[in-house]
Amino acid sequence: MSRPVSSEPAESSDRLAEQLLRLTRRLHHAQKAAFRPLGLTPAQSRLLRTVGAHGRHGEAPRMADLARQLEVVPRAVTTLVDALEERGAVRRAQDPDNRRVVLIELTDEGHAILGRLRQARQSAAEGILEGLTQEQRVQLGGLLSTLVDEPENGS
Amino acid sequence: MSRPVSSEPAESSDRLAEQLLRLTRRLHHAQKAAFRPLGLTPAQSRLLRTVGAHGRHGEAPRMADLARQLEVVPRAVTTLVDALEERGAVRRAQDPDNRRVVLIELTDEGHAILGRLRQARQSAAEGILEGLTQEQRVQLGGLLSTLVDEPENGS
DNA sequence: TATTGTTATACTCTATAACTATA
DNA sequence: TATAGTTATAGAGTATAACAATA
Repeated sequence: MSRPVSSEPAESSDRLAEQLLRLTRRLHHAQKAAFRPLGLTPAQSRLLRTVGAHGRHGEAPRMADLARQLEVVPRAVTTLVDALEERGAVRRAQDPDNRRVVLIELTDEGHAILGRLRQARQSAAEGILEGLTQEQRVQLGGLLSTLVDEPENGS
Repeated sequence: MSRPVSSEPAESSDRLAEQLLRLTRRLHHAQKAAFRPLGLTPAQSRLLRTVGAHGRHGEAPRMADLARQLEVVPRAVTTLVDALEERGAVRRAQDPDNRRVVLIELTDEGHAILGRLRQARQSAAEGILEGLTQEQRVQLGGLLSTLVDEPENGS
């Protein structure tokens, strides 16, 4: 019942899962080290980057927007924003149209951090991907995109 | 400095990192739900599976072996083995040749759990990979293998 | 002295549940 | 009632540091 040959789809999926886990654990290690000088944890950096992405489109995101985009519960965002606010990278602002809503705005400090953060993020990512050629990275990106990226329009 | 066009390698690596993180987070969710009926967490399941793999080669692994294979510090293995021992899946045994060494042996219960675990693992993995064709999975496995698998021999 | 695993401790990340304040 | 975010709490996962036992 435990055949040495294992070419069934299920078995290979399971192996893929282990490989994904390993790779992501290494990424986390690399990010932890790369972000420490900036005073940020990986999850905080991820949130800050998302806030920055919103900023480029002109609008400050709400807590709920961030939770949805990061695929975490709103409660998790509260903790991260608390930390980033204490770090001076973001500030909470009220939405004049709806007083329940909390908008997350990037501070000047946050903007400065984002610049340095980009390099740190990229060097951490490079660290774990250095075994792949450029072509292989594109291939990997395409496969992952199929799995995790949301379709463009939601009509 | 913030160009909309982003085809540099670094930028794409960073995107890959985010995609990996997302996928692994979803995997973790799926595994948590799939393993709960067995009374195991994802990390415990991963350890148990590694112990089982050793068993097929006839030898019980040491704590240090498991730490190395899982890419965690030995202290982390202690916690996981404690839980698996309480669950009745493994037992600690002494190495007669070296009294410092703790060998981890699979119990009968552990063996039974492993069988059910395999199905749970595979269905969790299937859940996050269902968007890929068989060919794409093989492709993905090859790319990940390049990144995380150790070379066969270490002469 | 070096190795093996542990006790002690702490932090990151994330979750569920109950609550407050709006709408 | 439904929504937005919070306080309160908990658990999983992993880490560092100091230590005991053994080699």
